[in-house]
Amino acid sequence: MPELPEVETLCRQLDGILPGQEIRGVRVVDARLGPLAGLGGYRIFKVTRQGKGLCLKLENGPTVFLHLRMTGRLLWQKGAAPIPSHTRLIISFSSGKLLLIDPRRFATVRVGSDPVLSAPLANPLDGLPARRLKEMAEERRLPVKSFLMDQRFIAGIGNIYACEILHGAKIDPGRPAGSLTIAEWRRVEKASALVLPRAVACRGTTVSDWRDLFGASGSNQEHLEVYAREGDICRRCGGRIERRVMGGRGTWSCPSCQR
DNA sequence: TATAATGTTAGACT
DNA sequence: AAGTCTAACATTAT
Repeated sequence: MPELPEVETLCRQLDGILPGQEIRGVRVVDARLGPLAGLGGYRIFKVTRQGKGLCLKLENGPTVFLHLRMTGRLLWQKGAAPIPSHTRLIISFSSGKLLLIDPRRFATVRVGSDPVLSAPLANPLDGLPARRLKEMAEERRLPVKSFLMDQRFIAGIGNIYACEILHGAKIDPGRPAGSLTIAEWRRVEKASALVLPRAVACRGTTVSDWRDLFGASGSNQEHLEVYAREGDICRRCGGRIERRVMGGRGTWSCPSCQR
C-alpha cells in the first residue's frame, strides 16, 4: 500500500501529534510482530521517514522502526472507538491510541538503534539528479522501472510512482536502465520532481484502501496518468494504455508516447 | 473459482 | 562472482 508519499503523509501527521507524548501501553495483537516489551514510559522525541519506513524516535531511548509493506495502515483513535478488524498492534498515549491495521500481515516492527539507510538516493523528495541516476544505472540491463523501485539505489519509490514517473518522462518501463541517455535521465529527474511532491501534497493515492492517519482518503488518484488504467486512453497522446508484468508486478504504460 | 493487490527478500538461475 | 528473476510471505476483493 504505502510508498514514499503515503509514508511521508503519515510521518508529518504523526510528528504533529506524538512528540512529547508518553507511551502508556503497547498491545501486540498479532504475535508475529514480536514481543515489543519495555516501551512503556518513554516519550516520543520525533518521527522521521526512511524510504518507506517510519522511525518513532524515543527520548533517551531506542527507535521504533515500522514498515507497512503492502497493506499496513496507521490510524489515530481518540476515546473509546471500536477497534477495527485486522488491528495488529496498539500503542496507547494519554490523548489517544495509535493502531497498526494490516490485513495481509506483512508489516514489520523492530525496536533498536536507528536503521542505517545505505541507498545513495536516500530521499527522492530532495531530487533525483540525472547525473547520479545515470552513473548508478551504467551497464545495468534490468528494466528501468525495476531500477527505480530498487530500494538499494533509491529509497521510497514503489509501483505506482515508478509507473507514473516513467510516463511523465516518456520512457518505456522495459528499457534497460543502462540504455537511457543523460537527456532521458533529465526527463526522469523532472518527472519525479513533479509527481512525488504533488502526491505528498495530495496526501497520497487512494486506489483501494489507503487512508491517512486520521482515516481520510488521499486525492492523488485524480492525477494518475497510467497506473491501473489498462485499456484507457492516454491523456497526453490519445494512445491506449497497456498492462504488462515486469519483475512480477503489474506495469502500466502508454506504448505510443513512452519510448 | 481464479486472479491480482501500493513490498521485500531468500534462493534459483544465468 | 555478480546480476537478474521467481516464489513466498497471508489475506482480501473483484
